[in-house]
Amino acid sequence: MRADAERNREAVLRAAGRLFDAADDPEQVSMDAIAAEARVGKGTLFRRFGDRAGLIRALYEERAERLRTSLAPDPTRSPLENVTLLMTATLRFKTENRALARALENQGGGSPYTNAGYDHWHRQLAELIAEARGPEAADFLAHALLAAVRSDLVAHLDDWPAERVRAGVATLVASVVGQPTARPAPPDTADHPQPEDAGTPRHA
Amino acid sequence: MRADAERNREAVLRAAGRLFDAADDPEQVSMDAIAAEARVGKGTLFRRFGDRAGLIRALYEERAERLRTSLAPDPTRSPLENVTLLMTATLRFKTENRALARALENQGGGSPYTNAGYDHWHRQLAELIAEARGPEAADFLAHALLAAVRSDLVAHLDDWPAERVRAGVATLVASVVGQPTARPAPPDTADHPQPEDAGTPRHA
DNA sequence: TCGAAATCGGACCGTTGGTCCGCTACTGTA
DNA sequence: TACAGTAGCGGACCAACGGTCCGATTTCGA
Repeated sequence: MRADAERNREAVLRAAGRLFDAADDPEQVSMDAIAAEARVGKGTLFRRFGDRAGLIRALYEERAERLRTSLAPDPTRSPLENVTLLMTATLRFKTENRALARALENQGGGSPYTNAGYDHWHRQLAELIAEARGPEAADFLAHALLAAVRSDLVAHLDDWPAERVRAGVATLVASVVGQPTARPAPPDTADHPQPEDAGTPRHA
Repeated sequence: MRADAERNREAVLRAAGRLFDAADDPEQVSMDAIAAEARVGKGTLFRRFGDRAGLIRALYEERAERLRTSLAPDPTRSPLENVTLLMTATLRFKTENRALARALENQGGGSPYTNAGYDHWHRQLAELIAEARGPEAADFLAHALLAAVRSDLVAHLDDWPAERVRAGVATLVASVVGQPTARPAPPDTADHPQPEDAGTPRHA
């Protein structure tokens, strides 16, 4: 990659980041505006990132990388704790990157579900859920958890105190993943044996 | 309202309905196309419905009305049953009106949450949830349940057998709203006495 | 230093949602 | 039934957007 190419790529990403962060509605941020902010021709944007969705994805991935690496499930913690950690971090990320996340989820080429990142989180959650309450509906429940922190919902709850949203997520997680104790849960899982009617396998 | 106006209004709604039903991606359905299909000038569309979002909303409301009236909570059933019924019906509705629902949720003027219909379902769910497990996080949990049947998620799970999705929703509902019995729950309500202690409501 | 190749940039294009206004045809009245 | 007043029509028109293209420019190995 030629030097000017790399330089421009960086300039574009930073410019886009600035504009999305400043915008309320991601649709306000046009490709022309990004090009102008980056002091670069529009052709450069499209050559590098393919299309609008590609640029958004690239920027999002860049920011989400830190998250992903810091959130590998910790085997010394219970599934409930791991899921809570993961969901809380995601919630925070979505809050801090509102416009960008909305751009990714609502336009990034149709659905949020075609993005590379989604599969990663979904798989991780599904595994933890399966570990906690059996594989029964783990796949769907993982989707449901992720849906509960979709960026436009988070945006919609903007006027709630942050703590209230966080508590809501925690309650949801507790309900779905393990036996409730609405708060962060003591490390021992043996606490509330799960109802055992047939058909619902459980962890050892 | 003049006769021709009413006639055209109807023609537009029917045309739009046909086109959305036939489309995979709602963005494929342009206002020009709707006008042409309805054999009406584009001006007529915008005069009657304001903008694209308005037309979509009008069409959606029309179709959702049947749902709404048929889904008043039945006081002889438990909250769990009522919520399950409501969610299952919503799921089915979203499946049958995929493109239209996606149009409403992803573009209808930003977020799904600004639409009149949303509040209705949310309030109803929140009430039932509060009844079943206390008011604690009922509001958020209602949002979460609705998020789990968002049209693009439903579309994403298109290749799952319908029954698997339905079962997933049922499991989610059971986890969130009451004490699990992963399946449709027996008709007697004595089963789930309501939490009466203030503060940290839990099932008995 | 030089030349080929990679990269750039902005004029350009097609499509879209939305507006405008001269014309049409309904409807209440006599 | 004829008429006038007006609500309503329709499609030419506009601005803005995502995306393309190609002549000009820059980079960099030799």
